[in-house]
Amino acid sequence: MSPVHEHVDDTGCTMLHVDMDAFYASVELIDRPHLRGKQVIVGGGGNRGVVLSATYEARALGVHSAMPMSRARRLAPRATVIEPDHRRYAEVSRGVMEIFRSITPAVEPLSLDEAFLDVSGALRRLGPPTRIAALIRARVAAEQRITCSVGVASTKFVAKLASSRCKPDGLLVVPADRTVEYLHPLPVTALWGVGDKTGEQLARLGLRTVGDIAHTPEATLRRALGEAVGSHLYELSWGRDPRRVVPEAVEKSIGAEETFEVDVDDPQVVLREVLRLSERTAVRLRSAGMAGRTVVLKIRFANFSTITRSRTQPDVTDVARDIYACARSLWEGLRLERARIRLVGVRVEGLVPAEGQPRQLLLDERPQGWREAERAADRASARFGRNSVRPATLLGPTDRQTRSS
DNA sequence: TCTGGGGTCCTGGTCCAA
DNA sequence: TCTGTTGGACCAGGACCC
Repeated sequence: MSPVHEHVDDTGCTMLHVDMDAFYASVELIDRPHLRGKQVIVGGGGNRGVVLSATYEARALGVHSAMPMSRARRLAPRATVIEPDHRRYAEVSRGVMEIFRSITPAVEPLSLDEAFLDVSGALRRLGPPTRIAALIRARVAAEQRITCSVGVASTKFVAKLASSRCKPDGLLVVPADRTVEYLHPLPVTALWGVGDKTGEQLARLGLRTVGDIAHTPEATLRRALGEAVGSHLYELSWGRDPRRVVPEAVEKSIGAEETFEVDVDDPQVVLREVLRLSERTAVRLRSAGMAGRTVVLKIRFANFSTITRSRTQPDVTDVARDIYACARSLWEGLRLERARIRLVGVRVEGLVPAEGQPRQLLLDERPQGWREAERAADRASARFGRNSVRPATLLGPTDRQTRSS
């Protein structure tokens, strides 16, 4: 099936998946046109970063996202390396999503750089799905100066698969009545939800293609992979995916985590980071208007093994002081004596809208308490910049000098 | 080679109450 | 009163996605 389809039957193919090509790298090239056609890698600095995005010229040398930067630099020693600028990516993403929403209100963003669109309500106004897909590609290129690839199909999963297989700058329609024919020769890793581990398990069962999965009894798949995954993959292998576009997805958790530049074994350093991450999480909860009951502490050790500890509290919170107190207590419960720690994370789950939630005041808590203090800090940060208000324990020596002088 | 940070979902275990 | 069952809440870990 060729990636260009001028005269295919797109009847019933109202699901579009739009995916920006090498999004972060492409955004960087908007402001640096002299780098077009060159090897460019966007990735975290420090000695422990990974590749976030790379131009196709760098990808040709084997560089791909999530690859350690050290390895990427070895593969592409002449590549230009750029520190990520998430605000800029969010800005371009907003522009792209606005284009999508001008086509149809049924837009479900999956991340900054991709979204599902159900265009069934736009057919009469804009024409068949293929024409709408072409219109989107033209508008994104003209208005945002980046390219995207669009998959057109009858289900979410097949549309997503199609967009991934016509990159970069492509358009692929998988006609509804040719879905199975299209899917079955593909490798099992093409299925949404099959990563390294599941791929290995399937290989042990002798299953290499989507067709192999389709012709395996569903009960066998469920026994081998678990009820949910087994059924899910079986259904996908026959092109069945009933999921609709959900425009307003509600967040289920908000958190922050940080990898240390070098592994840390000093509990005071770890707790300081836990405090900083609690602050970050609380700020983001408040800006989302959410509060949560369950606090999760995540620890990754030097050998990359990871543990989590969580506690569900009687009341919801969006206050850094509460989150930190809970995370600190979870940390103390671990009794880690000089363990070498690579990463810590703090996350709040069980989210509900913050307003209108009854809160039980603690015995020593005044009605106008920490929540109001932290909200005031939010307002100061909005006015004077991030970090203009921070707990004293998070101030470095230079901060203290600057602020006391 | 040496693995970020933001998430979601699933599974299996434990505890508790009906 | 004791025992077994069931189901929900919670917890921890793993796999996966971008």
